[in-house]
Amino acid sequence: MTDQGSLVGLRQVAIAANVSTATVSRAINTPHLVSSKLRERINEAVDRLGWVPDGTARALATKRSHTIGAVFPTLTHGDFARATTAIQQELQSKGYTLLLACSDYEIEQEFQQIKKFIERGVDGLILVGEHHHPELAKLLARRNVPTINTFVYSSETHGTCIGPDNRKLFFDMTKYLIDMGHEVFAVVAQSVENNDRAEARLRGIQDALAEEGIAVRPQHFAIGQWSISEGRHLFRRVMSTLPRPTAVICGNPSLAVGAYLESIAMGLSVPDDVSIVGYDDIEVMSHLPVSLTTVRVQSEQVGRNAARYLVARLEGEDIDIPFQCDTEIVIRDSSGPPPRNPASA
Amino acid sequence: MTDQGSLVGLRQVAIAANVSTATVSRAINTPHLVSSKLRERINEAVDRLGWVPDGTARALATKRSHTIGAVFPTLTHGDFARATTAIQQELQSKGYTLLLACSDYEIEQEFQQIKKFIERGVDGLILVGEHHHPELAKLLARRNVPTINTFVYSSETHGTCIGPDNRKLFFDMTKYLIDMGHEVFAVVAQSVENNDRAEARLRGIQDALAEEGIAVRPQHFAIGQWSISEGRHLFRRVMSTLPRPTAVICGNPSLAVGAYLESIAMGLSVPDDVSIVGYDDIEVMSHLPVSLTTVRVQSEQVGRNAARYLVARLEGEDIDIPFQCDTEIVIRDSSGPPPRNPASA
DNA sequence: TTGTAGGCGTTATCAG
DNA sequence: CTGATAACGCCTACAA
Repeated sequence: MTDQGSLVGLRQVAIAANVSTATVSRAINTPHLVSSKLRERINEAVDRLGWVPDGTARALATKRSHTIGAVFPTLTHGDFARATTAIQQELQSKGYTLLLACSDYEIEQEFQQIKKFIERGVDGLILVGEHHHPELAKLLARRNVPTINTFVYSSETHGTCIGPDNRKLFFDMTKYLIDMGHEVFAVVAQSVENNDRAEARLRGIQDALAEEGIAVRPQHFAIGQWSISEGRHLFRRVMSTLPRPTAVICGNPSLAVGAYLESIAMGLSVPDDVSIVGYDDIEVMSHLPVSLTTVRVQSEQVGRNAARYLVARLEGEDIDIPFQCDTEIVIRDSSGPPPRNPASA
Repeated sequence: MTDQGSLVGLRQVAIAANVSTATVSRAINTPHLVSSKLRERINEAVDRLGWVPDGTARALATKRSHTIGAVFPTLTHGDFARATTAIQQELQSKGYTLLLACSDYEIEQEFQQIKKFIERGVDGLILVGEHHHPELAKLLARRNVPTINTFVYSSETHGTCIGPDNRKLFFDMTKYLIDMGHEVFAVVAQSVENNDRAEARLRGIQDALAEEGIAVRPQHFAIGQWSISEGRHLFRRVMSTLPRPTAVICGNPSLAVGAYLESIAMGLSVPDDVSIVGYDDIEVMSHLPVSLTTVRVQSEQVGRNAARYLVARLEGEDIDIPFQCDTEIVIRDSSGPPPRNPASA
């Protein structure tokens, strides 16, 4: 009924302003190429008719969708949520729109999402990690879609990735604990399946330990889900083994908070009985009765720079952004020297 | 150099399979209308050439982008992050893609984002709250874009909104505290500016109190940011006034956690000295030394059903989804009767 | 069941 | 500076 066959389009505007469609198009996209007289008349017609340009038609004609796709493992983890926000803001300010999908840490799902995004005509892609579907490189090359891997950094792949040096991060953290005298380490972390970042961090711990000729004992190595309750569970488990660890390194903030809360439940004193350190500085960590030592990663920076880089490449600009992001070991109250007389029978 | 002038498109596939472009199109979109012989030949050609259909062209021709836009105030709050994930999953499974933007609780920004989305040709829109830009209704009507408002529910606007009944939620929670004997209430909440959900919750508190002929005293009414540190700050402030509140109702999980942590710092005993209740059940709440009483909102359900509803409408299906989402007052250890001899001079 | 041809709303090329 | 006109890649009556 009310469905008028011809919604207002470029043509209607042209007619209303008594100019050609080409001129309207120019008035919108390259105003400086249109006389001010016509420009005015056209603008007037545009908002009198309430014309909204059709992005799909424009995309078809220009072969640019002004759209960037991002595929994250999940959105419920603070770091990815922060990065997503930053990406969105940055893109927004440059006139781009964000397409978002989650892979659930599944490489196949990630690949499917990416394919969908390419169908949708994204101009660029933001992914997480360097480990992707084997077919991906081929696909990206053929369609020539600029892509950047986030939350990873290694000098070899400089320029196609942006993030912290995960290995070094935990290498340094471990070193810090070693320097304080710790010798018996436990690790409470999430699965490294399809997660090269977590895997790199684990390697960092092991490398640092190896330099001292020590290693994490099997009974001190606990892998599980990403959650506080899992952190409690795993902390209790590793603390119930001998020799009892004097330092527990947690692979994510939920596990760290869980470990700390369980230490309270177990009647342990942190850091006197055991040191606990985590990864990613979420707000609660600094407010707990014993504040938690952790690693701070500038997720917003990662997201913002990833977006900036992509847009710059697309616009043919040549900006210089740092690909390695700022990180910091935030030393708080949950870490200290090992107990004098450890209960390491 | 390698930039072949003609990327593989529908036409090249047609040639390769020695059929018309129409047939290829049909083989993809309505396979049952194509003889199996040709279908096979075409499929073979498709993946031999590695053809990826061009979504923008398709969108232009069909006037359907299979794209849904969502504008959230922020992504860093757990409830929205969870809803976003659910939306994305639901859309994905139905062959739709999610466009995401954040409004930062700014109504004007929300409007701009929505306009961009409409330019991009979204088939539908998911928003938060019922309070939007005055021009929005007109715009949506003209372009005929189905829209659903999330995280709100009221019987009057049934069908265009989906979420919890925010007012009732806090009405009930307050009632629960009243029934336990509390008379002096403090409220620690975020700003209600451009946030009709928070505003409704506040109204719920006030309505419940009004039934008892009481009200929140000005000095017990603390409005601030969404953060743990703000929660600590505001909690200390309201607890330093007379008469001292025996119950503190917090407007979001960060404020609640902050309030609780500050109670520890102040040497108060919860719930013996003061009851603390929050909104939205985030994991840490149930793991703190004193677990927090709060309201649980099924954000995933909100997101999933919003997406489902929109897709169903677009596909002309007629599904029946609940628009009011499940909620629950989770009573834990942080709430109890008021102290016998309150320090209310 | 398959092919032909025109159109979706813009942009871009090329004359004027 | 402005105006025709041909793409852009796919879909869809309509005809065969």
